[in-house]
Amino acid sequence: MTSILIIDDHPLVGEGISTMIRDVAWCQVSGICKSGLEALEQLKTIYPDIILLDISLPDIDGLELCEKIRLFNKETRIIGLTSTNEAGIITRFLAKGGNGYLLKNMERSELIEAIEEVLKGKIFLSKAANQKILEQFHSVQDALENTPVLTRREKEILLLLAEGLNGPQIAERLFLSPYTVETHRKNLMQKLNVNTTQLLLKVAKQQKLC
Amino acid sequence: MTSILIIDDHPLVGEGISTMIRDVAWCQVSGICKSGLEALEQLKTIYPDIILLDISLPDIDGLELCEKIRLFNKETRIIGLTSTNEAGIITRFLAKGGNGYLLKNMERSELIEAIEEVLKGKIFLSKAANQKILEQFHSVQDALENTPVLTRREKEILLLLAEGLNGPQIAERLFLSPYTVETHRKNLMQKLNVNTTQLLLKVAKQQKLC
DNA sequence: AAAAAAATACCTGAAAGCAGGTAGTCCCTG
DNA sequence: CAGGGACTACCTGCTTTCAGGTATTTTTTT
Repeated sequence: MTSILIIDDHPLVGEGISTMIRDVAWCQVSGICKSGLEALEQLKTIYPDIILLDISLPDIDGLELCEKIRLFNKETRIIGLTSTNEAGIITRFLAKGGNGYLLKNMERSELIEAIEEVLKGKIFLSKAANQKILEQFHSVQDALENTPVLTRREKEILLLLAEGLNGPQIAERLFLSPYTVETHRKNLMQKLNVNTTQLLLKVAKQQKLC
Repeated sequence: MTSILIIDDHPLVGEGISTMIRDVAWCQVSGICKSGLEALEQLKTIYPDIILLDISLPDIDGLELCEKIRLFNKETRIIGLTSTNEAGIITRFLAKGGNGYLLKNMERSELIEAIEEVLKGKIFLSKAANQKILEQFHSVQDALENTPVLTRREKEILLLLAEGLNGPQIAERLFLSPYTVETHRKNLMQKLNVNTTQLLLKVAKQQKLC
């Protein structure tokens, strides 16, 4: 019997998945956690065969949680769940030890297939996710090589930019020279390989850097 | 017997809601539609007591769909569903004839309560949505008075701005003079009451205008 | 202790954005 | 058919951003 742990703060999703696999004789939902912390607590005592993990939890980032689980549990297959479909996230999730990736608009059949495949040791990507990766294959280096490492200050400034502040305003807020802010922004733009602040913010959001 | 129609493209949500109300003797799910068009088609022949409507459908905007349904059906209670929680959307949804508003992270009890309340003719707002409205009460005029009515061209330009294009690039794309694009942007900024393009995009996203 | 990385600051010239106008054309509705 | 809204286009003056540097001081890492 295959046991499944669901980690998702939406009761709806928990119910939905439970229902989808209710008629599958060889597996059962062994638990539903509504937060990352709850999941980490539970996983001290139980060892599910499969974890269905919502990437966007309220308390912990899904990528981080996946990494943490892998610290003490190498066996369980972890399948990521999200509503959006970003190649950057997918590749990073797999890099953190994920075994598969499903979009929340999946069909029942896709869920079952995903479970079967990861149990066999394969990586399962939902059709849509797969396509996205192929589409963006030319920019996979952006998602992996680049993995743009931002410094503390850069993240800080990126955040303020995302809030809608402009250079001089940020300078005032952080007690810096406008020139300095400019320099940081230039470095950010270079790291993310864009040439306007707006694209910077767009790409940053896509890659969940802010 | 209360009949419920679910309009949501996520099978997961359909399954979840069905399960949540399976044990409620006095109501039943009479159908699940995965697109706005499918729903409009179905609603020619059936008259559910309640519609649970996902605000973010793939084909039609939820607000628009609600409005369209109200053109020929004044009786059915329509409850909006979203994952995000934006006061602007909520008030506009109610203005279009919606009877209530639920977040997708609702509990089963909240769903049942919502159905009961709207059947009594009341407006039901999920707790979280309610709080959001109270929090943002000082800016309700932004959400109602403003209800910024954008023209076709303005929406078009807003979209391109959101894609990261700048003025001249948009001008080239749309075969317009850069001056014209500037004018439209200025009007957009005035309508949304901001003074930089970045804030324009931020506010527009908040209010789901793009 | 030396090297590398990060943070700070400055400069110039070109490009784009912003604030404040004006004004003609087209199209729809009363 | 008059008026209003939408769309188009232009102008000036000012601010900000962008691209291309250089350079000093901290901090961190080796």
